[in-house]
Formats: sequence, structure tokens, C-alpha cells
Amino acid sequence: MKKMNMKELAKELNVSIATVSKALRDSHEISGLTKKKILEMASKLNYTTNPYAGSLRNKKSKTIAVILPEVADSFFSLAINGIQSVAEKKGYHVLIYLSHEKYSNEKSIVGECNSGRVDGVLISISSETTNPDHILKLQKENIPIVFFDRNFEGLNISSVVTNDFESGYLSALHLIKNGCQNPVFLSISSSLGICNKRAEGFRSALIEKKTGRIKNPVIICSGTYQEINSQIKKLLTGKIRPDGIIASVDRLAMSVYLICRETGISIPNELKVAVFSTMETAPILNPPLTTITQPAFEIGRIATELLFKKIEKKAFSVVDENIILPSFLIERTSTAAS
Amino acid sequence: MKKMNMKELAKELNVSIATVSKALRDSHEISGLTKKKILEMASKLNYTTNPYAGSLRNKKSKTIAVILPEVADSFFSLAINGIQSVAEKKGYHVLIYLSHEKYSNEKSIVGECNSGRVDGVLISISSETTNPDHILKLQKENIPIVFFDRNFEGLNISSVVTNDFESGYLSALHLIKNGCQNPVFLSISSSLGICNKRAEGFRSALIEKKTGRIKNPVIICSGTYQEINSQIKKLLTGKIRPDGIIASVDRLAMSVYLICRETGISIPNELKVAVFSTMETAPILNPPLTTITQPAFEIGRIATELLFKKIEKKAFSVVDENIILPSFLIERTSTAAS
DNA sequence: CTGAAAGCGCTAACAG
DNA sequence: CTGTTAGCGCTTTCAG
Repeated sequence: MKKMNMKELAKELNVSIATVSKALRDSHEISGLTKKKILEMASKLNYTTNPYAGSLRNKKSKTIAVILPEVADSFFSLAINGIQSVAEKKGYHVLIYLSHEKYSNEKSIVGECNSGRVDGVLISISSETTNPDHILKLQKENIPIVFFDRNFEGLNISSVVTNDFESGYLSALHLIKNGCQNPVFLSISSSLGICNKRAEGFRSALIEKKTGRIKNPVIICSGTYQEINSQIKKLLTGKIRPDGIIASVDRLAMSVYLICRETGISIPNELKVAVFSTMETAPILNPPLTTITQPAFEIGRIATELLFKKIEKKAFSVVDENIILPSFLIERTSTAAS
Repeated sequence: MKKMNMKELAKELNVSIATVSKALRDSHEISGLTKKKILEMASKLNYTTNPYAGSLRNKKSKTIAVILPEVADSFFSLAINGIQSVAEKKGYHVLIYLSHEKYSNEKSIVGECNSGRVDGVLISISSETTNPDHILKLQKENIPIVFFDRNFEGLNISSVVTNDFESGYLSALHLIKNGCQNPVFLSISSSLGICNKRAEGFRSALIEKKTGRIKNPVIICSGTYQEINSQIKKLLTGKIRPDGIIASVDRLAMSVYLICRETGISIPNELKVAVFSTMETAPILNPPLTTITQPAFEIGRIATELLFKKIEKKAFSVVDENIILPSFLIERTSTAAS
């Protein structure tokens, strides 16, 4: 069965192609009767309008790009749901691109976004990204952009993030209150604003409470799975061991749990653990894991709404907004007082 | 900064637009020198070719659609990684659509796929889907399709799945061997082939081993989160309680764990639990959860390779292949012998 | 080796 | 209310 086009449809009905076009877009210029006839024939002949021909004319792709470091992370999965929920409502299509936390990947993906393929871009930057030029270039091309969760600081681009400093601060206080003398913060990047803010909040609490004997309580965990595991293992079995950990992502907390099992370190007695995460399994881990839970779906949803505001009012150059949604500390056994 | 097009680029260089086009696609018709000049000017002026104009001419979108029930599931997250890995290599773009396990959503998404927007479709059907007409229609339009994980039986369409019957069978044997007298299988759908096969395998083992006093050991769990929870709770606290559970997806096992915590049912002493899942947290749950783990990344990867085989050789009408990859039973404490 | 010209399928002036 | 027509940006014969 060959794909039929508008011209053929028009011929079939003995009307002009323009009439068909207008009827299909429900123009008021077309009489109810012809409209009806056209619609019927279209569905009978299984006609579907070619989206790319329209894109070419209208310079609108009805498509947005979502660029994220990883999908196999509970936060991003939920965020995608939020994004999709509004894109769908707007009749938009969603292209997903993964940077795998590599700056080079992110750069080339972003580079592709100014081709007209997409009407807007949602991005959560990779942990390696320290140079925002690729993003600024996109902005200069006048493509609407919104950061979600992981933004690049100081760029005058809309973003939706959580109260990172405060969450870091409160999570540290929580550990300290429950008896930690030597908490550390496991970060995944020294450049990621979101991590740094959380780490700063964390640090502030230690200073304020005069807690911690470890010179630098913010530890960057990077490298492969293996490397990170051995790095954490060294940390937990070294001479100066922390008695509390705030992990910045799912994976790091899992590592810590695994290593504690393996080495027999008892959580929360010897080590208290909390994580920035939306993991659904947190309450059924051994022991149940304290989380600082971000409103992932909402972050995705609101970021997308912001994006559409820019896409739809592109002419008037909508002002950029930076929205901060609160995360919630959910206390569980992993940080219980000793 | 306005987006520049090929015509402008050509003018800038005092060559014809045809020459530019050819140079950019590295045609042998163009001399090395002009090619070089054109490439340089293109990158200097930040020219990017408009993908939709090309799509219109070539009737190729360089885009595939992935239709899946849900992203917030470890299996699908990993599968997306596999899909993306090969799409990227081929220079293809990936559109993601979520059916949210609703047939109506799936149907309208699939309906959109014959518009020329995509060159091929990867799909894992919703748990509600019992009628394959929407998919057959797509096939008739000559759009390459490949099922991954959840296929529709008997359609003569390529698919990549796991050894479902066998896994169901082996998981039941495992429970029985470790002492279960009354195991049940928690399914999410009575129509999903994949669930039914697993359930059939499960049933076969019970019959073969003459085990189980519950009339129908295959239980369909459906409805909202809440409804499923209360359904499971009723099951676990009723008069005829199972002493073993095989859950067909992440979520059901989590429910079981949560309810056991709440009601004080001890795993594995009073109830043994295993799940079809790729959950990374399985080993650190309380207790560590036995899983039947699917090769999710591989399923995604191979399904996509199959898809490209069809996309690339569309003319010769590649024969459909049904590939079966094995899942692995990973025994953990949740099913330990009493 | 380079260029002119005919569309891909659709939309939107503009005429009638 | 309906039709004619000129492109959107690019690729690809076909001539030169």
C-alpha cells in the first residue's frame, strides 16, 4: 500500500489541493459539507499529512529534544514522565538524547539541535560540562532552552531545580543531630553546580556545628563503576573513616550499601547513609534508606511548561525564569540515631 | 542570528547551490579544493543542513520511534540505553512515546507512526492490548516494526524476547525446591503473551511437581497503585495464603515487600519472593531479592539492529526473525530454603 | 567538475 | 467559499 498525498486526495474528490489543506486544518473558509466529505475520504483512504512538509513550510517541527545524562536513574525516568505528559498535551513529539555524562557527547547533541529539527531543548547537563559555549551558541540561534535539575549557573536561561544548598545543609544537620562526628558528602562532579551547591550546604552545616575532622569532607567520585567502588571501599575501610555519608546520586548510595554488606560495616550504627534520590526501593532496602527526594515529575513537567511558554511566545522573548522546587528529607533507618 | 540556508551559503561562495549540496555530502563529483572551501565556509557561517527538507526529498526521516508502556521501570530504562546505542551509531534520532499501559494511547501513537515521521518502530505493547490491528495497519503501510520484550504473538513481525516459558518454569521449580507448597504467580495482564508464557511455565512446574493447593495460582494484579496494594494485601493476609510469590514486574515485588514489612510477614521464612526484573537494588533489599534478570540492554540493542536491517534493506523485504535471549535466575535470600 | 531546474508534500497569500 | 500559485530548503537528474 503506497502512502497517499494531498494531491491524490484532492484529485479523488475533485477539489483543489488548497481546499483539502484548509479542510484538514478545519479552516472557517471551507463549507461544512466539503469539510465533511474531505475528512471522510481522508480517513477512508488512510491519508495522513506528512509532518516534514509542514515543518518545512512553517518552520515548526512540533518536536522538542530532551538531553540527559542517563535514563537508568530513577530521577530521570520520572522527569521524562513529567516532560512527556505536557508534550503530549501540546501535540509535541519528544526526542531523547543521552550524553552518558560525557561533555563531548553533550556538545555534539546540542550542536544538532540548531538544525531546525526541534523547536526547543530541555537539558540536564553532564557532570563533565564546564564550558557552556555549546549552549550559548544554541541560545544565540534563538532556540528556546530550559534547564531541568542540572543547570549551568549564571547563564540567563530558564531553569527548574531544587533547593540544593538548603537540602545539603539540612541533610548534614540531620546526620549531625543523629550523632555523626565525621560525615562526608559523595559528589559526582566538581563542576556540576547542583552538586556543588549541595556540597556547600553540607559544608556550611559542618562549619556551623563545628563538626568533622576530615580536612575535605566533599569527595568527588568519578570513573567507571569499578573505580568508584574501589574508591568508596578505600574510604570506608581507611584509617580516618567517615561515620556518615550523603550520596549525591542513586548509584553512589548503592555502592555504599554493597560495600557495607561486603565488609560488614553496620548501617546506621557505624555509618549513617542518606542519598539524593527518588528510588522507589528506598523504604525496602536493608536498612531502609533515608532520602532527600526531589519532585522529579514536577521538575520535568514545569520545565516543559516553561519551554512551551518560550516556544509559543517566541516573538516577545519571554523573560527567563528560575524556578526552585523543594526537595524533602525522608528519614528512614539508615540515619537513625545510634 | 538568523538561520542560514544553502542558497545563502552558495551565494557567499559564488558557487551554485547544487555544488554546495554535493560538497556537503562529499560527492566525488566535486573537486577537493571547492569541497574544502565549502566545508570551511559552512562551518564558519555556522551552517547546518535542514533535516526536514532532506526528509521530504529522500523520504527518509533518520528517526525511529520507540513505544513503550513506561520509563520508570528498570527494564525499560536499560532497553532504551541499548536502543540508543545503536541508533546513535547509525546517526538516527529516537522519538520516545509512552503508552502508560493503555491500549487507547498505544493505538493513537502507533497511528501517528505511518505519517512518514519515522523510518521504523520499536514497540513493547501495553498490558491492555488484545487487538493487533493498529500494528498490522502499520505493517501494511510498509513501516518496519520490531517488538522488544512484549510482543504480540503470531503476527509475523520480528521480535526480541526472553525465554519466558522456561524462566517461569525454572522459577517455580526453584521455589518448590526451597520448600514452597503454595506458590502463586502475580501477573499484570491476562492478555500479555509474555506474562502468559511465564505463567504457563510456572503452572507447568506446579503440575509436574504436584504442588499447590490454590485453585488458580496465577493472579492478575491490575488497577491503580492503591488497588494493587490492597489486592496483594488481601492475598497475603487471607485464609489460604501463598508461601511463595513470583512477581512479573518490579512494582509488584515492591508492593509485596512493603506489605510484608507492614504486616510483619517474614521473607523468606513465611513467604518466598522472586521477581522478573533488572532492579539494581535487588541485592541490597531487605532481604536481598531473588531475580529473574532479563538481558535488557541486549534486548534493546538487538531489536534495534533487527530494525535497521529492515530499514536498510527495505526493498528486499527481509525475513522476520524471532530472537530469544535467555534470562537468568539469580538466587538471593528472599527465596532461601527454610 | 559545475550549474540549472524540477520537484518532495504542504501552506498561505491572493484571486476569483 | 474555492482555486492558483509561489515557495519552505534540499537533492538529483541532466546539460554543459
